[in-house]
Amino acid sequence: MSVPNLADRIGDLLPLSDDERAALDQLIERDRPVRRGATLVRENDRSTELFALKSGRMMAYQLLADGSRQIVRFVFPGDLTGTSVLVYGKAQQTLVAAADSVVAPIERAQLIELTTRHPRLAVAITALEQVERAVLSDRLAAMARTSAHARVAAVLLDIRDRLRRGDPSIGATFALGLTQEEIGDAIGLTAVHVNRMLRQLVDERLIARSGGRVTILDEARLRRVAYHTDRLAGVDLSWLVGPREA
Amino acid sequence: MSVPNLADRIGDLLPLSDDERAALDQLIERDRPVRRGATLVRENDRSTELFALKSGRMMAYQLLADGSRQIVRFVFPGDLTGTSVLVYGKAQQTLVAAADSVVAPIERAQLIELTTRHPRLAVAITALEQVERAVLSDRLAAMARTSAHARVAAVLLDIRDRLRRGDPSIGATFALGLTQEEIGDAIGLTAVHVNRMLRQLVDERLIARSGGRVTILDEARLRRVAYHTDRLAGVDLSWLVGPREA
DNA sequence: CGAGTACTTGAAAGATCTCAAATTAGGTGG
DNA sequence: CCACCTAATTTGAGATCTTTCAAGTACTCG
Repeated sequence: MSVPNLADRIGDLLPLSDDERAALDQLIERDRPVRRGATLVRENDRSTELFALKSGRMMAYQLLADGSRQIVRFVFPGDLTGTSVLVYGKAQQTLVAAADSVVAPIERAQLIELTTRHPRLAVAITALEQVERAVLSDRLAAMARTSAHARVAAVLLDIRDRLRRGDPSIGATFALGLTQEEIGDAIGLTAVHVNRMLRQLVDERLIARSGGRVTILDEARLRRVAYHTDRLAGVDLSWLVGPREA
Repeated sequence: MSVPNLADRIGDLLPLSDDERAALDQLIERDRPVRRGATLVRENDRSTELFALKSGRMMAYQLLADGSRQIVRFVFPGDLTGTSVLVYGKAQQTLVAAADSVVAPIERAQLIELTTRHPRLAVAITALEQVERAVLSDRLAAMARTSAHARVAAVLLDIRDRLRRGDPSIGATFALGLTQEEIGDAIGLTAVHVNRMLRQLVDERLIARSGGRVTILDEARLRRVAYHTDRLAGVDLSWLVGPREA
C-alpha cells in the first residue's frame, strides 16, 4: 500500500481476523475526492456522515466568536474524522482539504452496525479516539504552558512524524505543506510570529529551510526544545482477547 | 439522588432498559473514598483501573518537562475518568481529589465485558467521551486564541454549570472550590494574573466575590465575554434504536 | 495567638501582537 | 519564456498583554 487506510491503522493496534478486516474494508469502500482548498463539511452542518481519509491531507478547524480560526487537528491518511456526528448529529468542526484528497464517507448507522457485530473493532476504534484525546491534551498543555518557540518546534516534529507514518522513507527533510498562517492557526500564534520563530530555529541550527521544505538538523535537541512526546508509541491492546476467541 | 452517578448520566442521554441500568449499577458498585488532596493515580502509573466519580470533586493534570502543571479536566460526580488505561495500560494524567470524594474503581476488563454484552451502552459511553473531546477542543481554542480575561470568565461559567448539573438549586452564587493557582493551572495563567482578572471582572460588575464564593451578576454579558458554548446541550442519541429492539 | 497558605497589589521585564512596508515565490495568460 | 498578479514570506518599530519579582495583607487551622 502507498498510504495506510483505516484497516491498516487498526491492524497495527490489533491482529485482525479475516472477517474483521473484510468488515473494515467494506466500511471504507466508497471514494469521494476533495480538491485542495475545498470544504468537505462545515461547522454546525447537520450531518450523519463521518469520514476516513484515504489519501491527501485535511484540516479540522473551529471558528471563534471573534472570527479567528483554531485548527484543532491535521488529518492524515488512515485517520477517522468527524466522529462527533455520532453524538451531536452535526459537525463540530469544519473540514477542509489541505491537499487534493480522497475520503471514504461512512454513515454513522454503518459504524454502529459494525461495532455491534465486531466488538473488538469497537474497542480498537475507541483506542484511536483515545489517542486523539491524549494528543489533544498534550496540545492543550502546550498552548497553555509553552513558549511560541517550543510550539513551533513541536508542530514541525508532529507533522514530520505523521508524514513518516505514511511513508517510512521520509527522513530529516520534508515538505511542510502548510502556510505560516496555518501553522499559526494551529498553535495560537500570528503568522508574523511564526515566521520569527522559524527564523530563530534556523539561527539556532535546529532546522534548515529551502523552498517550502524543512530539514531537521538536530532532532534530539529539537525534541527537547519542543517538550515532545509521541502518543502513539505507548498504545497496547495486546490484553484484548485474540480474534479467534472473540 | 443527591448527586448523579454514571448510570444517571447515561440515562440522561438514552432511555435505559432495566437490564442495562442494572449492569451499569453493578459496574460502579464498589466504593473507594479519597480524601481531599490525596492522589488517586499518578501520571505514568501502570494501571488497569478506571474510575467513576460518585461524589466530591477531582482534578486530572499533567506535568510538563519544565515542572509546570496543566490541569486538563475537572471531574464531577457521574464523570468517568482514566479511560486512557484502556489503550495505554497506564495513566496519562494524575488524579487528585479537590474535595473529599468517593470513586468507583472499574477494571478495564469489566468495562469491555459490559460493552460487549450491551452495545448500546458502548455507544453511550462513547458519547460521553465525545463530549469530553469537544470540550477539550473548545478549551484548546480558548487557550490559543482568547485573552486571560475571557478564559477566567469561561472557567467560572464552566464550574458553575457543572455544579448545577449535580444540584439544580444552585443559582448565581456558588463556591468555586479552587485556589487561584489551580484556576491558573487550568487555563494557563499565573495565579497573580488570575487575581487581576478576577478583580477586573468585579470592577466590570460581571461578578461579585465574598469569602471564596462567587456571584454571577450579569450572566449574559459574562457568557459573551467568555465566548462560552455548552457542549452537553446538543447531544442527541435519540436516533439509536430503543432498548426493546436492541 | 502563631504559622502557614492563599490572596492582593505595584513595578519592571519579557513575550507576543499589530501595523506597515518591502521582498519573494508561484501560477497564468500572452 | 516573459510579464504580471496575487498570495506568502520577511523585517522593523511600537503597543499591549502577561509574567516575574517583591512585599504586604487576610484567612484558617491548631
